[in-house]
Amino acid sequence: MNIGEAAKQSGLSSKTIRYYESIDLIVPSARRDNGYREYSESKVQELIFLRHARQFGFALDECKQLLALYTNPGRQSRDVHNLVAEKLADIELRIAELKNMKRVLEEMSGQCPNDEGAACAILDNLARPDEEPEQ
Amino acid sequence: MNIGEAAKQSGLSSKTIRYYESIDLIVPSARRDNGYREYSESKVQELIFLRHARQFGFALDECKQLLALYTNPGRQSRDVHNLVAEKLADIELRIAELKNMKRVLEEMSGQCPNDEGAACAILDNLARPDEEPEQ
DNA sequence: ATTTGACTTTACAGTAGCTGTAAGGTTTAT
DNA sequence: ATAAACCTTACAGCTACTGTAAAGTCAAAT
Repeated sequence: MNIGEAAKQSGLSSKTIRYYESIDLIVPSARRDNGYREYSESKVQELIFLRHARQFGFALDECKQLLALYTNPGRQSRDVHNLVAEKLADIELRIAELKNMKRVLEEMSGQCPNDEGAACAILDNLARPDEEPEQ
Repeated sequence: MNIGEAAKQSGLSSKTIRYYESIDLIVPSARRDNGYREYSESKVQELIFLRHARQFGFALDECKQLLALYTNPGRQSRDVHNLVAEKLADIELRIAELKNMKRVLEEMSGQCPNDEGAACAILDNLARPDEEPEQ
């Protein structure tokens, strides 16, 4: 199938598929005489694989590693598990950071009059230097 | 003070400060005869303001809006409050997305043998097409 | 046979928010 | 005098794409 159909079936855009090829992530099964890219069913599966991995927050070089494991029958599931464990740690860290941002923003937000006046605790807080931890 | 000292006091790098200037976010108080940038205390406060706004997840154009409010005595605290409310909504959405990613990844992770064998539920799941919602 | 439209190709630029590097000028300390 | 530590500009590179342009190809309608 052509790239358009592969895009449709994989959920990636044609542009993204070409981009992935340009960074040596995935090549088409073949090229036709007219230069068109040709994708097999199994290549489409790999494209789907990549889309899913991206959706789970894996960076492209991590996706490359995962895909290499996927296509390698001699892989060890341990290696996959490890990559996922690292990603889970990432995600947990990001959640914690976001929760902290949320907490502080909400606190500041509650102190803001939220009216037509100029006084605003949010702006005051943003301009305030960090207090140094005294030692 | 020179850019190096302003960087030190604000917690931003000199490079970042120059970058912010290049995108018309904040200009130095003056230029010396030798071409060196000169920063006043109040400019440093604005730099700190920007660093904090960035830390709370505001994009640079949002930082620009916030800084404009900060430096405008005729502002209304309502406008600041609104910007923060939008950002809080953003943050909550991102937390929800991350939590969902975490939940599914953990589920897949639990199904992976995590051993020297090739069978791996994680890879199987990543390669599986999305099930279409039947109608 | 031709023309239209929907594909496909490549190449280059732009996005966000910086960071790195190069090549040079200035100031300060020894 | 010279070396180290500043400062300047300009350009490239990073991630993960998306947009645009110019051109070639293919299938269907006229």
